[in-house]
Amino acid sequence: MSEKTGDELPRTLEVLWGRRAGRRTRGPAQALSLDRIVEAAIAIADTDGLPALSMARLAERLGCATMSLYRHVANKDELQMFMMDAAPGPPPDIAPAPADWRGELRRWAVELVAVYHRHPWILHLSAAGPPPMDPGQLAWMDAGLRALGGTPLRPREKMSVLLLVMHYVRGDAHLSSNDLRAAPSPAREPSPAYGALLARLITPERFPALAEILDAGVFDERDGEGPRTDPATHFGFGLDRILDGVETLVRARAGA
Amino acid sequence: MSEKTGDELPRTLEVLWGRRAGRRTRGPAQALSLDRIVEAAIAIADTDGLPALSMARLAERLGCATMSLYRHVANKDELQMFMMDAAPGPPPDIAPAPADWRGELRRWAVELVAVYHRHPWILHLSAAGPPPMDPGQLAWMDAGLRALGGTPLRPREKMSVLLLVMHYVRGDAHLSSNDLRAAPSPAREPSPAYGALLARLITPERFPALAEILDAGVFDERDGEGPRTDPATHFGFGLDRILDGVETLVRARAGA
DNA sequence: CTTTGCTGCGTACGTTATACGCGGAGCGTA
DNA sequence: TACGCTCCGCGTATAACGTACGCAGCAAAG
Repeated sequence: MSEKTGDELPRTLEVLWGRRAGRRTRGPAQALSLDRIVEAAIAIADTDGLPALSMARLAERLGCATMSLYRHVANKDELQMFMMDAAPGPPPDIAPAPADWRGELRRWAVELVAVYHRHPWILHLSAAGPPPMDPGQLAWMDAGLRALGGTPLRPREKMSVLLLVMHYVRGDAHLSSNDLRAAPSPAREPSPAYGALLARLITPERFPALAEILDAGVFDERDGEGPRTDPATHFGFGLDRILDGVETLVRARAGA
Repeated sequence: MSEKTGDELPRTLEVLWGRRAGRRTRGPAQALSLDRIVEAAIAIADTDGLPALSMARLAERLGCATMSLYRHVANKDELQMFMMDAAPGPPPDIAPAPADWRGELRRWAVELVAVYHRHPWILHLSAAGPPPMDPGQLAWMDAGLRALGGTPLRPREKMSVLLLVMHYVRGDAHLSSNDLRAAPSPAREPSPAYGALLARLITPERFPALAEILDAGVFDERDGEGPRTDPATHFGFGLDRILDGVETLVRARAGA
């Protein structure tokens, strides 16, 4: 409709990247705006969980009719892409090629896990959709890559390292968001503390290694209360292992 | 109803762990069985994707009425837990304390990624539910922990290392399952190869680090065709970084 | 034989996303 | 000033979904 240049972007991306802004002059002033819709949707997902986010509930919260939303959003999938773009906020400021790449990458990871902690639903959404193509998430990737800017790694390796850290952050955030609270789960049991349940199911004959872990009380610990920067937490420990492995390669490259 | 010992397990877990087997004597021989249901559900999710798995479709495939399923399965969530228990199959055989912990852990990771490749829907399901409590998934965790059995790591550290590897495997499997095929996505565009799309959106001024990666052609590569054991793939590279980091700690512990 | 408990299943309901089309509001132009 | 075009908000309707409820029949227990 708009342009027939042959290589038109999907509508969603055009909106996401700002080409599509103001050109509504004809009709009545719009009472709804895309920003208000996305903001409200994020608020619902934050407080009541992702399953509670329906178009009807969203409209109710905004004081409009359900179908009014579809004037600003093509469908629910598109709305969710907008949510994922807006929710993370700006990434930490990282210099293009910092001397302390390890410290900067660590800082980036810690702030990213905080994002997932604030908006756990991002994990569920990005688990279902295509790889990120919105400026919000790409800005985070760019910041993470900047931390590696000064290292002698090849571009492909930088990307692999960043994905490695991202995967770990996401995995840990997912686990801890399910551990600490039984929030977004409808009609879940009072949850007798994972470890206690496992203790009643696992027999040393069948799962010897797990039984050993359980006996050591690993699952009883209430991890995640202290700051996640702490290397003593599960998260900090794993992150340091990753950084150690990357540092090994960086040093080998720098020495050669 | 059955037992009032005070500490009764959730029904789902009782079925999952085998306590609940045969005690149907009264009625007619059951034409449906839990195993058949779960098997058919897995088949649907494998071929047509998770969104295509509805109770109605499942019943149609089994040649029974929709509501008949509920005689064997409490609800859809429970069915999905059964699916996640059955789909992975048995983990690789790993000795209790292998000398080559690194090789064994690597083998475990490679086989696990193959599981996720075969059943991509496991990623979506486990992203929504509680931490795994079924014997199927716990057997995998036990096998992974066995690989670390001979190392001087503390129990808590073993668990952290295993989670680290699991998170990475899941993350990579998720990415590659979305990359290679546009399968479970309804009405997705022909997908002009992620990298090509990014190239039209990313400007070096706004995303300098990403632009550099893109210029290097990192996203153009058709990764994932070769065997995932290959250290040259994204997956193999990241996995080796992890193992390097763990090895650093193992050596430090052994030397001290 | 009667009773009891389990099977499969038909019906019905509430919730979901969303296709379609109407009425009205305001700006551009005549 | 008046017309018309365009865009907004919304009411209605539909198809698919998960599943609560209760009935009919069959087989073993009494």
